[in-house]
Amino acid sequence: MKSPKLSLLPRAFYDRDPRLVGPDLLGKILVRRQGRKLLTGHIVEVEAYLGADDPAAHASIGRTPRNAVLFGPPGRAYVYFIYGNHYCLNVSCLPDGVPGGILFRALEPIGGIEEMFKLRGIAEDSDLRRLTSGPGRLAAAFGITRERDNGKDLTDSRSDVYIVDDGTAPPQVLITKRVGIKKAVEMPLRYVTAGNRFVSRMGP
DNA sequence: GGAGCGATGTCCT
DNA sequence: GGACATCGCTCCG
Repeated sequence: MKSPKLSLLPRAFYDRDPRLVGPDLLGKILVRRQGRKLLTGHIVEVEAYLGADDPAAHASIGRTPRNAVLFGPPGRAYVYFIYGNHYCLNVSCLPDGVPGGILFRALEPIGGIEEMFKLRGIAEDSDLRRLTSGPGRLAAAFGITRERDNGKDLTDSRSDVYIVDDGTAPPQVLITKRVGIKKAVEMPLRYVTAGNRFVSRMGP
């Protein structure tokens, strides 16, 4: 087997409408440097969040201290704490001053799986699908917190969190309604790798 | 295997 | 004071 050629996704990749960035992120690899370990996973499910026209988006209320990263330059990590329990990872899109982002909802684990189980605090013989399927779960498995990671540049491999392309063919993309929200529930802004077993839940 | 629900911090009104 | 881009547990079928 040939070793795949990895390339860092450049800032221009994220300097676009989230509705274009979202589907293009499927199949790319989220990388986390955790001590000497490298944690990696294929992105298999994301959701787009827009600006003023998207009532479900954090950015819809305008710029606040919490959501400032969404209004900043593209390619930065926006991490927020939700329901008193969980962190969620997003990446900012569109140019500086224009809000928008992508929420990472599920990964297919590739490397560093033992370490992910440790960070999640679950037994290593648990179902692999429980490891990184869901935004709170994948953030925990990758050790992502607001304090540590909010605002980090995901286009810089000197960061300890970044995203690469391994050159494999883009997957077939399924578009559905977003899940877990109460506003703008009809907007088709969820992008899923068709047929992948690691998505947080099937169909719309 | 799915509906119901409590836990629990942070931010905005 | 209430909303919240969640998770895991219980209970029921």
